[in-house]
Amino acid sequence: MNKSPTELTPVEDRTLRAQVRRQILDRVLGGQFGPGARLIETTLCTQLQVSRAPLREALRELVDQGILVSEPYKGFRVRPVSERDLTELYSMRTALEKFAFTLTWPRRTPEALADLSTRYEELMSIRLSGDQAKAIEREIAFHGWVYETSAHRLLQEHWARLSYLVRIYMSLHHNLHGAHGVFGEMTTRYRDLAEGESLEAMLAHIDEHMVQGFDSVVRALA
Amino acid sequence: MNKSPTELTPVEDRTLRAQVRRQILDRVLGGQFGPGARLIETTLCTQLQVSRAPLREALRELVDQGILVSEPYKGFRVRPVSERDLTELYSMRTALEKFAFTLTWPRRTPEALADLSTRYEELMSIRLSGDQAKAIEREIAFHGWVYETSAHRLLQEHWARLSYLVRIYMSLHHNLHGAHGVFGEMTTRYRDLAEGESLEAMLAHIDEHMVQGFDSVVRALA
DNA sequence: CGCTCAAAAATTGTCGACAATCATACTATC
DNA sequence: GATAGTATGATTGTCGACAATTTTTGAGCG
Repeated sequence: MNKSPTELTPVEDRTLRAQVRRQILDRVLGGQFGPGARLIETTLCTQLQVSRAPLREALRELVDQGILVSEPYKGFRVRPVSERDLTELYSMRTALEKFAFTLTWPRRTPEALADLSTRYEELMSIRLSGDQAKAIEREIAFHGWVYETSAHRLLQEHWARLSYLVRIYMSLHHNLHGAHGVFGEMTTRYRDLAEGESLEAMLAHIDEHMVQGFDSVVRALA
Repeated sequence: MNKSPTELTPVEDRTLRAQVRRQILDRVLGGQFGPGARLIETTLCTQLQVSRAPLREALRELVDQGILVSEPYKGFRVRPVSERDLTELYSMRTALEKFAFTLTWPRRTPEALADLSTRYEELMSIRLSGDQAKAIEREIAFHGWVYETSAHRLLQEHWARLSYLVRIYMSLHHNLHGAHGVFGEMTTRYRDLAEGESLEAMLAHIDEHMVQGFDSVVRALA
């Protein structure tokens, strides 16, 4: 899946709207804009040096992605988070990821498995380095493997939405404590099972994996 | 769940944006704007008598809901549909609805089951009347019961997105043929199982139910 | 006829200003 | 002192015009 360095990649963020969206998204995922924080349009406009039209459209796109919420004449806020939200997020992830694995199971070509190993190695190496922002990205990329391999576009769309919420919780977790939600042994076992022969064992592990990740985050937020 | 007639309900569509969104949505779900159809902003503006700012924001909200797609400098289109999309939609529905039922199973109070019966009756009565637009709404409302009863807000959000696509396919199906995708006996069995004691039988039936609905729509579109 | 290129038209992206609404502080009245 | 009402400021909603990009048109040439 990774492109080689020399390969040309399409220019991204061609519109101001896209650039604005990226910057706001980075701030939210980075924790500068915490859950519930209100976003004042005029303030953002002066900071970003754009007019309100592209800004507002960018904010609406982020609402679509579940990052922000908006109310007429009240403005935009970063999506508030609660323990209930977290519970729902993890149970939803569990359901979707089990579905994804049943689809992916017969599609695990040698190339696909090599791709998974690459993501695993990249995740493990960055965890040692301490760059938390990158670590979160790779955590998402690691778990994204099964969705991409499933070749189910609609499922990928729904995972994309969930993954943003996961990012928010992870960065929140990190800003409160230094460490990570899921431990190395769990991740290793996840990969080993994904390469193995028993789909049932994999599905059972996902339940475990999620519960552990959930507990870890809840404990950190409490 | 239904409000009594005298009960006050919040004023809706306070902004032009909301009104525009509703009108476009109705046109898409009604089939006037078919899948893949391009939406020209200036044309819509003159028809709706609004400026482009609220129109564009409304369109972006519809993109968020999965009704439209957009590309920079290329504009908005109604989400194209293919047989693959339909396959994905039904498999996704199956996965989510099974998840929803496992959550709902211990929450089936007498009130909840009465609510389901009401929706069932309303669906059956409207099917005879021939009002197809309402029939689709009630079909969605009938299937929405399990999501609402699950008390899982995130799951409800994802169902909401899926339900719009289901509506599109149903109206497409109706515009090509007169009849409906799912037959009465299937719906009756669905309700009976939902009131019964075996969760496993319910889950198995969902697979069947979806496959039949899928086949029916595919055959109609082919 | 088919292709390349350039000009024109159509369409989307962005801007700055004004109108409508909400939030706050203050006054008046009981 | 508490409460209703009012004025003020802050913020979001909407508009019309202009800039940037894409699509269409058509002339020129092999």
